[in-house]
Amino acid sequence: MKLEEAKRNFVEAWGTLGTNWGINRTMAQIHALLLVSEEPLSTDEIMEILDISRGNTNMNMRALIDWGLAERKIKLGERMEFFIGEKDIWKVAVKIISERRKREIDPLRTTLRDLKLIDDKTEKKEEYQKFIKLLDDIDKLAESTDKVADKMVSADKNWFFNSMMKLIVK
Amino acid sequence: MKLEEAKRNFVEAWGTLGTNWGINRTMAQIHALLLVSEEPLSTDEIMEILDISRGNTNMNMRALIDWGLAERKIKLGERMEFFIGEKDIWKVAVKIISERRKREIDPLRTTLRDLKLIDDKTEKKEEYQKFIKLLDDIDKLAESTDKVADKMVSADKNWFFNSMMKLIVK
DNA sequence: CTGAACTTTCAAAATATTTTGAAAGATTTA
DNA sequence: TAAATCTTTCAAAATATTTTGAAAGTTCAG
Repeated sequence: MKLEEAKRNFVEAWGTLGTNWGINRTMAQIHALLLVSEEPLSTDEIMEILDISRGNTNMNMRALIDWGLAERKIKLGERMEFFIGEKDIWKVAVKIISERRKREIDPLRTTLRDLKLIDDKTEKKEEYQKFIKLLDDIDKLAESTDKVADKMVSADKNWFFNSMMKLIVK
Repeated sequence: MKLEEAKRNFVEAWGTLGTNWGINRTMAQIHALLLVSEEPLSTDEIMEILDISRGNTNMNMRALIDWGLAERKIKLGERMEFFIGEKDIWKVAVKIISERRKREIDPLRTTLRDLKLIDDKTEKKEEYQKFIKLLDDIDKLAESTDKVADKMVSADKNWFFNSMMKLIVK
């Protein structure tokens, strides 16, 4: 396998994987392409390489920028915009985790809190308590996840790998 | 809000959330319904409550069993099958994590390994090394995730919450 | 200004996923 | 063994998501 071929395969594989992570195929492929590109790429280059339309490229490029996984790069003297991907894979992971937290954990916890506002506390006491326990248990897990995500954002790669090492070895 | 209403809302909320976790809406709703049901439920009851077809119920019920999130329960003297959900939310989380690991991390790591089999090591030396570094970095993250998932499966709830606490507080 | 170069939007088309429901398959009872 | 009861399958229909591409919008050099 040649380097170029391996890169192409990587773009495809990343596209497939993205689907499992709330990132659509094209968005993941553009991201992968930027990851393996030495130079910033223009919209036209991305369209050409991935064989997708201008609209599709534009929408997914904006989504990537919105997620903090890519940014615009203006080249002096060039009218066109170029894009570069976040190359540090640790930062990529942190960005994806933060974004998902924002979109999933926060709304989940809000919903759980609302559900606890049950007013027939006196009826079906046992059933009521079991339900509240379920909500609390889910919230506890969500809280842990949330806090770890929070810590990841402020801490760094080494902190993470050291912590994981301790966690696993013990 | 009454208890029954809160439970209905929970089923809906869980359904929405599931979508983000590779679990389709119906599958997540059936799961939520089983979570809040004191008694085992039959296919007909699930169909009735969630207002879905028999085929849909059957397929998603099997998926839940496959994921280890529900099991069949035979009632003596009853012809019909009943289903119960895994009530321990910690175990639910562990099951989902294990399942996703099996479906995502393992294949990812295999792909990464294959991609490293590039034979033009001599050409474009720097570009080659950067690409290999990217693959290695992704693999390192995947490995950590994998090991933690592994540990979660064999360890228990308390271990998890204690570890998380230490991670966060420090 | 004006027009060329580029970016953004969005309705319609293409594609992918989920759901239905009727038919076929099992299993148990009489 | 036949009928009744329940489970499973799967092609077709319904829904949901993604992609296209042409038109509208924006920016900027001349």
